[in-house]
Amino acid sequence: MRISSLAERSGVPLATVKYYLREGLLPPGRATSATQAQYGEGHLHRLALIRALTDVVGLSVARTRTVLDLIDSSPDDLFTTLGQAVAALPPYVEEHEEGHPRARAAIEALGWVYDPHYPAVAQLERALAAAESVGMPIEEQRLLGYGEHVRAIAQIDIAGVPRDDPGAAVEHAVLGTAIVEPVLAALRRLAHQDVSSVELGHRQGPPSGDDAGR
Amino acid sequence: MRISSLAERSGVPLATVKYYLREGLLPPGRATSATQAQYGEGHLHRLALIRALTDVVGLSVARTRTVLDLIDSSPDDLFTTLGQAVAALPPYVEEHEEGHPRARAAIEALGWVYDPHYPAVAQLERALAAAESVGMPIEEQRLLGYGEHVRAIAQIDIAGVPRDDPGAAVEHAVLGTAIVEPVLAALRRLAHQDVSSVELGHRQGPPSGDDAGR
DNA sequence: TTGATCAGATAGTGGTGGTATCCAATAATG
DNA sequence: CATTATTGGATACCACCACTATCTGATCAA
Repeated sequence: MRISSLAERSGVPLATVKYYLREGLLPPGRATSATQAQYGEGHLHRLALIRALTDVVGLSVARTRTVLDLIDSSPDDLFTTLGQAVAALPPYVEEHEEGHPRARAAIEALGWVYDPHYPAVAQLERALAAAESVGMPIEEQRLLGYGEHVRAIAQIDIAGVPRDDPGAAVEHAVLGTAIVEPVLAALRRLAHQDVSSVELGHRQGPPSGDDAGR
Repeated sequence: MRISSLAERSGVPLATVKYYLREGLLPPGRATSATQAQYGEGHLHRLALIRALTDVVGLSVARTRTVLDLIDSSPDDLFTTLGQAVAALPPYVEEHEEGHPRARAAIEALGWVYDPHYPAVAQLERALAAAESVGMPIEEQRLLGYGEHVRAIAQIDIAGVPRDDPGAAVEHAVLGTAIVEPVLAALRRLAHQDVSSVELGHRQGPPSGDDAGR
């Protein structure tokens, strides 16, 4: 298909498709002449991926490119690649490295195996420090509770990773981290509603305007 | 304290403090003369809050302002206020939306009480649609698993909300949603490492530089 | 042949998150 | 009391980002 069909079928404006080509997010089509190129289903999928990463996950074009590059590269080491992908995902954190005291204490309290250089350690440190600075420190008790359930969620994630094909594993792992995060965030917000309606006995039935009461 | 001390103690550049004042994120100090104003500890706390919301949560200045306004307003209805706050948090979603078929099916499968107009429903719809469009649909089985553990997390959250003071409850709920999310995201990424090191037998012990072989 | 479409290059746009400069009024200092 | 420094506030400016629009000459479809 030609670039105009690609734009039309993907719902992305033509000028933007060209922009993604320029920026290297979208690989060039197979040129059939000096002013013509063919694009395939792969390009369509790639555009969906780009839009999901930019619009839903909220990545910048530059970070989207690094994530896509990681997906494209055949990995020598899945864990290294995954670490790099995680570092490209928000919340962004500088490399400055200190002790990460809060994060290390937390992970050790949880008893998890971890690599202190993994970017998620710095992300955790930053998030815990932010919570503290705002007057809402996360106490160990609460953290242990979170950890237990988050680990269960991680087990579900891992169970879905294809074991045999390493290329597919990287893509799955990266997307699983990036794309599932908003799902979990939305679910948590909905769960707040459900839990409080049940636990606080606070009426919060279906549609407002409706007679939704208990 | 005067504005220069405020800037110094908070670590925020003076020009930026003035910018936040202009944008209405930071309330003006108590003017003692035409060219002098006093700022207090409250302003210091507010600056920390602004930086956490912009830098860690990644909100724009405009959205930070709406969140802060919600925290400041004494709420007629906690749930309405919380809904508005959630709408100001990423992932952002347009209001046009109709059936939310994926989201409604999901929440009904989970058996949760929900209000279909709650913004998190649209957020969930969008996140599920994005996952699908990228070739990684979240099947019901997996969703039920996520839901179970996310609900447990939500129970921990709700348990920490102050019951008596409604003003504090709004602030706690908003911050709890916004600030805790990065904590959970980082924990999940770390849990991936732990789970895979245990389940896949993939050794991922502490420092790299170590003999990190098989 | 002729008009439409194409790929690719270049330039322009609107919004955002600051930063820098200027000013007159006031505070601090000798 | 005179001089110098600093302040709050207003305005102007800036760099970056994600697009978007325009142009050009080649090539395709009729």
